[in-house]
Amino acid sequence: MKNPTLHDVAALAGVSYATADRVVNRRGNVAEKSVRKVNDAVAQLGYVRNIAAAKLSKSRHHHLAFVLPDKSHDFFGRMHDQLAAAALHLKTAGVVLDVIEFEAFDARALEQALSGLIGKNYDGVAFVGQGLDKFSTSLTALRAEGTKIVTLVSDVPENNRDHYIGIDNVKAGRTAGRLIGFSHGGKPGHVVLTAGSLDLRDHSDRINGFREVIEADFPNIGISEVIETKDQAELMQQSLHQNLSDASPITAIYNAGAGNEGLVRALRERDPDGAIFCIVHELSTTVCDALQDGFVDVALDQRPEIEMNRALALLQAIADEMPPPPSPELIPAIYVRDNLPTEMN
Amino acid sequence: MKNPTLHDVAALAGVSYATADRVVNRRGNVAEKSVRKVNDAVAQLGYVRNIAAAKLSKSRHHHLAFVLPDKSHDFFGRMHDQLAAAALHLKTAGVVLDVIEFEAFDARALEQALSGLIGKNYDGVAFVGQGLDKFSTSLTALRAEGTKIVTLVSDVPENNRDHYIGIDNVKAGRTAGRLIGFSHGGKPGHVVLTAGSLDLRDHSDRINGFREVIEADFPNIGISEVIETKDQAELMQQSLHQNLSDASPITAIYNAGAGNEGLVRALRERDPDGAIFCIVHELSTTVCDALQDGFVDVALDQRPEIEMNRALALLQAIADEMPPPPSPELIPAIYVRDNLPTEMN
DNA sequence: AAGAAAATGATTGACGTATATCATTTTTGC
DNA sequence: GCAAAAATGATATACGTCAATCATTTTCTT
Repeated sequence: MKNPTLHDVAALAGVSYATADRVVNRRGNVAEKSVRKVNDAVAQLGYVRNIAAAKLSKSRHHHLAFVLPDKSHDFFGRMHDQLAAAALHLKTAGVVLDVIEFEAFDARALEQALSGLIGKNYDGVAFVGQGLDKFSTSLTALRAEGTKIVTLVSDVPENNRDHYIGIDNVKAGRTAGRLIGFSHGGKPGHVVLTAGSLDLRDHSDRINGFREVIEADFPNIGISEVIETKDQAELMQQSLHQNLSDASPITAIYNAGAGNEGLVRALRERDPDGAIFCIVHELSTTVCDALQDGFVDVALDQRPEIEMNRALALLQAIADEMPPPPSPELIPAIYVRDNLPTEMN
Repeated sequence: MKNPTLHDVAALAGVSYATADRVVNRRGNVAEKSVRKVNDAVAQLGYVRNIAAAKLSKSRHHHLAFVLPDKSHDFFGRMHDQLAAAALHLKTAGVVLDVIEFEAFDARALEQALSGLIGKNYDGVAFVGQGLDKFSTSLTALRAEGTKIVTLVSDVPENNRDHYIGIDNVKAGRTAGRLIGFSHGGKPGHVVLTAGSLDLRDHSDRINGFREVIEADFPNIGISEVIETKDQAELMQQSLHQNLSDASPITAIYNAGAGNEGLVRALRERDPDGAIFCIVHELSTTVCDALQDGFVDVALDQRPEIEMNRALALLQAIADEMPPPPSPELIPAIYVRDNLPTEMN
């Protein structure tokens, strides 16, 4: 019933504990024959090392860093909150977690924050890859030290990180397109598209996915040029005010960016009966209220809490030299006014 | 940098290790004064016991059982698969997991399976509470032994279990209602409602939620009587064939139950151009295909994989005498044809 | 076959907690 | 103030792995 130990393996293989240890921990200087004997014994017994014992022995404090944008947005605030909530569990698991903030949307600040981690011998670093599209020397240096890199929410080129944890933004955009298509019930319409910046990979992916679906399956729905708002409320509000007063009847809005305060304000003024079908990203309190009041109809949400949990579990597994835990694909939650989380009421 | 040990606590409190141990492990026979000193030291140092060491010391193999319906449905199959995927991680964590199957939808079989666990000293048991609405003696006996009980997917009365892991089915039904409402774009319509059985709590909750929304916010959409299909393909197919040939123009279908094979077959014959807006539960391969072919428009999915992970993490935490890990609320995934998981293609 | 190199065996001490034993001190009741 | 009871201290072992040391054996080289 109890799991076999390395002693059991050694005994079965007919070698000493030391040799078994040399094999399973790849210390080298072992004859081919012994390697085979040990591996056979491992397979036969189904030996897996006892992580608790390994951790204890190494008295290893996994050292992780999360580099996150400051709480300028509700969304980033939720990330910070989730880390705080996990603090106790991390501590008992012997994980030391440093959280470093940088100014949101500032790729230079991010690069600087990352460079500050070099030489500190972190086991793993997770960060929001916002805008860090280009080659990053800090990242390369960190990886050269053996630090594992996980990107969150917004990816960097694949060859510069170990894992990406976030949604597929093309899919998200396609989903938004499908829902807006549905909402027209076969009738023609015209959609206003907004985004923070098309230079941000996640925003542009969403826009592209959205366009694909509308153009392919809902040909009688028109699409406006994308309004870039830098995720700033004022800019968004002004742009929309202009658009919504046009003669052309707007039937829907899709904001592929974050920051919906300006959008909601504009809608509350210009669309008081909520006739326009509106889809946005990320469930802030603003959006929650707007959903309940009928100004926003659907919110796609990344659920950063889950992403943080995933990142933590993944980095711990890697540090333990375990395969990543089985994790079903992340897809954005789709909120309407009827399935809002009870915590947010 | 490194975490304080119980020795550190004892030293700071000015008591022996033995006394500190007596306090933190509640062994009793300690003077009030010492208790206070130790607790103060714990607080001051932020001591939390090292779980790895504790586990090792106790050489404790958490003993868990999952009692699941057999793989009669895709949905239950996914549950089994996820447990299999987690096997390695469980093993390294010293968790012994027994999976017991019972005949799906048979409350007696479930009760019997549960009674078989009595006296085996399980730390935790998770099961699909299907139909086990009434007072269950096995459950009471298990809990009396100290076994922690988690219900999955379908709950039992609150006072008979420790946790429920599953979605809020009223919310799910409301969400379906909202989406069907959206899909009519203001036009009138008529919805056919189906369910496995209104005696199943989850099915009836969904129907109720659905009704609430349609009646409140979409008064010009009519709702049929609920067709009960016992989740059997034949019955579903026949009933629908009848309904879909009626003179009254059906605009939408909501199946609150599981088992969509019959539904999809009927639609493929009677609604070849996919004009009817159709929402179902659980993403089987049948549903996946139907989404891609346009016969089904939306699938609400519980993501049993995530539920299994949650259940495992929760039961382990409880067995370690830890608070439950921070877990964002479970809400059903909403699939359209554009955000299907890549694994299922 | 001798010497060098490689492989193996035997053993040990951490790591931090749980748990137990036994001796000693302090407190309590009367 | 004395005996009984309660509390405390001191100490030891086990848990399984990791990492190290040192002695010994086997294999290779020429």
